[in-house]
Amino acid sequence: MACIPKEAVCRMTRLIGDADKAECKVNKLRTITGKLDEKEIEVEAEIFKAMADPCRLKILSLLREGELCVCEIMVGVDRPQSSTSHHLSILKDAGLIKERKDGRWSRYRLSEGAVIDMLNLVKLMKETKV
Amino acid sequence: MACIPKEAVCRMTRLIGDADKAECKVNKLRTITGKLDEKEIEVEAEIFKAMADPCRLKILSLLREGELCVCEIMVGVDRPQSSTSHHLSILKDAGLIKERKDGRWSRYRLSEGAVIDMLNLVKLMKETKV
DNA sequence: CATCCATATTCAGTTATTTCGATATATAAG
DNA sequence: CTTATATATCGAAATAACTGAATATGGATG
Repeated sequence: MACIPKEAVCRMTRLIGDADKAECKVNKLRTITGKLDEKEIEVEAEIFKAMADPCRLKILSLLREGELCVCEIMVGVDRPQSSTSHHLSILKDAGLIKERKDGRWSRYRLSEGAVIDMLNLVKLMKETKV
Repeated sequence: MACIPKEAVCRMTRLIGDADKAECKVNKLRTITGKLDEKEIEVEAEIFKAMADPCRLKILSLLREGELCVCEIMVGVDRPQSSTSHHLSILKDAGLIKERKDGRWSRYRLSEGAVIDMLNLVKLMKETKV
């Protein structure tokens, strides 16, 4: 775990009043984040990042209807081919969609698993947002 | 709905063979994305964007333990005050956390609702990612 | 009202992302 | 082997996001 800077303990002491309790509090906070694996958090951030773009959300909506090739998707989202292809590779790298090569076509579909749950959840969050 | 460019129909015709079927297919694809409200998609993207940063994911993990003030959070994530404050405002704007002013302190907590579900879901997706 | 302190905001520098045209790759067909 | 087509990749410009120091704000306290 990273070392705990004196300044943090100092600040926490002002806040709490008691130096021992302050150090204890700092330790507790650092324990929570210390337990988190940096690599795993990066992967989670990558998944959210992949979904954090309007064009990519539209692509995911299209794919809810079933498997589509790139040129169908580019027509669906009304973007040029290179741009569409780029977004698809981001979604694929994040594990949200799967590719199937079929002659000169690349056909994409949603990954099995929680992608759809995720899309439904965010709709819910959007609606309950104050 | 946006007009359907001839080029798209043309491309689809090459793909399908039949011009009428092609136009029908283009229409179908455009209908899916056409039904999506641009503003709503932006909001969904904003929510995902707020979660798409390692530091903010750590903050959300900290807040799972309960309400914390900014200086506790900055100690927890080991970031300077301005940076921590900035991340908190992004999370707040996206509706993921709530603020409670308490004298000179600002105390933050997770919003009620689907935030925790979302964090659990992404862990699941990470694990099933090939 | 002067001071202290927690937090927010501003600013400038850096880095990451998005976009789209141009080019490359690869498969199919003639 | 040449041509056409579907997709991927490259490159450069524009935009957006992150970072941390400095400054501003605003409540609490003397």
